[in-house]
Amino acid sequence: MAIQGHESKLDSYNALLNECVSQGTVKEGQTVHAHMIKTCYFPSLVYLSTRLIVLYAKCDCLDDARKVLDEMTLRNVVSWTAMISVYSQKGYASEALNLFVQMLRSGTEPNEFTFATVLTSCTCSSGLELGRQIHSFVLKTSFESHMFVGSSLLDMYAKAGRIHDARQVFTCLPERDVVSCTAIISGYAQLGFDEEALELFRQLLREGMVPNHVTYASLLTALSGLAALDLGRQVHSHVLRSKVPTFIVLQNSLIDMYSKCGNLAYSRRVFDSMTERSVISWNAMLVGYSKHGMGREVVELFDLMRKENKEKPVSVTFLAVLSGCSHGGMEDKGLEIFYEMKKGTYGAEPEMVHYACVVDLLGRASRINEAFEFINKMPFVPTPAIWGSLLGACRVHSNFEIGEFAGRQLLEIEPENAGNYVVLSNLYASAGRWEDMRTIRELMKEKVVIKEPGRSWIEIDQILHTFHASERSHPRREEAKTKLMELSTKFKEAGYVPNLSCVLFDVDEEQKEKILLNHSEKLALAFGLIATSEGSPIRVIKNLRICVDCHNFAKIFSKIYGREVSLRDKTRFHRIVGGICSCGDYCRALLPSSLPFFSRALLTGRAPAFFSPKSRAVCFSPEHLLSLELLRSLVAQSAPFSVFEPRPPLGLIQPLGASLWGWPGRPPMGIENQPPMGADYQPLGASLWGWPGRSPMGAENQPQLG
DNA sequence: CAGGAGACCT
Repeated sequence: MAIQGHESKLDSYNALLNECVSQGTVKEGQTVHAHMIKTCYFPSLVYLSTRLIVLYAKCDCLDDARKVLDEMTLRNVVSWTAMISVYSQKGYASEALNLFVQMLRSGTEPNEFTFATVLTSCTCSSGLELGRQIHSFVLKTSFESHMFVGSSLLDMYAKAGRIHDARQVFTCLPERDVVSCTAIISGYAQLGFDEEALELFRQLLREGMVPNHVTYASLLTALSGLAALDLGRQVHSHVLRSKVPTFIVLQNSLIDMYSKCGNLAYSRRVFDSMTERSVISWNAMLVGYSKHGMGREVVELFDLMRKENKEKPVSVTFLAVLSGCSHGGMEDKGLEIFYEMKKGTYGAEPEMVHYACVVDLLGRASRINEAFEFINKMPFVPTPAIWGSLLGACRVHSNFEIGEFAGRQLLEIEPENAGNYVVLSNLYASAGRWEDMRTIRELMKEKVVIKEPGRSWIEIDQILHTFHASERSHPRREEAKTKLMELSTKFKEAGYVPNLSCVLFDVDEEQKEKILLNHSEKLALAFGLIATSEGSPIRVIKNLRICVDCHNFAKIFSKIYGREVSLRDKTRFHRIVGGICSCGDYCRALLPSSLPFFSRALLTGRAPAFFSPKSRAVCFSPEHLLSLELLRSLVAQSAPFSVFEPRPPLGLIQPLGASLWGWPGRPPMGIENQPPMGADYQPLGASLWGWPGRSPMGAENQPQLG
């Protein structure tokens, strides 16, 4: 009788706790907890205690949850794993890892649940090393083919930039589901391998993957990177017509996709149609306006956000607002918001990035001395971005003294960035200090590492045409080049003067001009002119920042041919109409816009290599296979790098033909929500699936692991 | 009783 009563009491506790967990009520949970303390010796009852841990975690009482674990007289894998999971989910990575170690020391063997959980905490700075150790451990326990463990593992590698290791784990999985497929697709997308992400999505779809809203969100990330509007609309259509419920995450990525494809009207439509919004929805919309240089809209939307008062602005919100004010000519408003922030009006402290925005804002407004003072009074050590911003402003507004100071700071802390040398040497040249200019150029040859080759693309009739300074693969490249020569002559007559200071190399002027004309966005523009009908707008996407010379070129182009030019570069949109650009001509970076693939070889006489900071990948050009030795030494020196085969030639990508879901380019919204397809809509769609006859994921393209 | 993927920003 007594025993039975005891058991039924435990059952009631269990039921009560379950109820509290599902309702998320701490108070009642605490009452149950207190009752348990009084009536039974529960710390030895593992599952009841574990329920308590979950309850407290759900109510954000992490310390209480931990206290329950610490006071347990008997613990098993489940209770340890529950607590580790609490820490990982709330973002306390080091606590999670410490607890994992503590668990091992206590002699408890981890199981597949533990591994799947703890690996999600290995994404911090020292995470890869730990993750590797855990991977070895996983191999010993032969959980590596477990789907959940495998997904965590591959995600861990992808987040550390080791996409090939991630791919290897994925390939070895005996079974796959949406989550593991999404993890690998999003791995590619997040590292900027957008075409690869797309190709993989398509391949997995053929193999029977049933995507869910997370998969589509990841796919949209890749499409945003490519500015593939038409495909983005296909995804939107598909989502609306299929039974995928509307998730905020997915709507947020739609807002972002439309804005990065140049179609803010659609972004706003999605934003307005949402019944519920998260901070990220607001951020995505604000960032969109900011990148398009629409300062007034940024401020208006920010005011609306504060009026609604549902979502608190966070760090990224202020980043968007401040840079929007800077790019959109609302300097005073930006400063006002920054100082309100400092006063604590919004409950968010300004961080380094916000200070950087203010420096940019002051520099843009020609308030150089003020910007310099601002930097000196900052509570942070200035970053390269801050000095770079100031140096750029000094170049534009010809302030030699402060510019030289900023430049010297930069060369010290960021010696591998070519742009710094170029801007500083230009500053010396404009002050007539030729000796200093030469010294800087010499210095550059020793230290510079070229980062990423430039490329530009333009979509015409659903075909994506890519131009690349050192690539010869586009079938109409010669035609485009001939047209470009013609434009150059014509524009010079109209007053265009090539800005030779945009060239890195120490060659004669004629050579410099040639190099400038080789910049990929000029080729894309020239091609746009011959391949589109008269008067239609031309949209070009560029993976780096546009240089001053190409910017001037595009302005004259728009004026002479009466074409609207929309150019998305690394940081923002330039909308050029009648020779006037929406950016207000503030090109503080006098960077060469398109560094040829082999420029490092030209500069240093050494093998060409670049690494992409985003993906931490080293890449080599196929024409220069002699670089293998250097490759090995680079890899040996720097553990966290992946080695890549170069991307396949992207000269011309064929259209999709029958599109993914069989409705090519159908309007993404139902008739009733259909925005007008009038003058504002120009398909930018890029049919990017695959390169003819070649899969980027083929075995021949897989690098050797280990 | 515990577990894997995701949107904004660098």
